[in-house]
Amino acid sequence: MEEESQQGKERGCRCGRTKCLKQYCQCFRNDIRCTSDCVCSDCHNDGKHEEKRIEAIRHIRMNNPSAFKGTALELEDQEVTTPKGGKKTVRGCRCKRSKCQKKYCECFSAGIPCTSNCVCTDCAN
DNA sequence: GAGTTTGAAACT
DNA sequence: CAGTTTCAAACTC
Repeated sequence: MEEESQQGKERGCRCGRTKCLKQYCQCFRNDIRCTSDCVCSDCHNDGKHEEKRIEAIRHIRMNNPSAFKGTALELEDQEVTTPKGGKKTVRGCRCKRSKCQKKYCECFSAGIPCTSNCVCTDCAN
């Protein structure tokens, strides 16, 4: 009883302003659709607006060819195998206050140490 | 449970 | 290209 003791499901996003059509949304970032566990409002990632979802992706890519951090961090995505058996692609974090010791860190969240692509300050990993 | 903090994405 | 703002989630109280 270490983890998985809060609610046992809550794995959905709470987006309500971006409609899960931005990288802010964990679901959208993972390229997955929102589920009943999500408590997002006006969610366009529920599959009912699949066309809108794809259009939003194109819009982001059109306005931002680099999408997000990409450029300096997406040099080489590090594929790591999590203890649970799931392979996750981590690009690199930019933590400076949490020292990559909190879930805020993309690397720590994935359960792996920071890589050379990370530009974190005082990295504890 | 509500509020604060942190990191990253989006916009200017 | 850099800085600022916004967004959503994590963390703290």
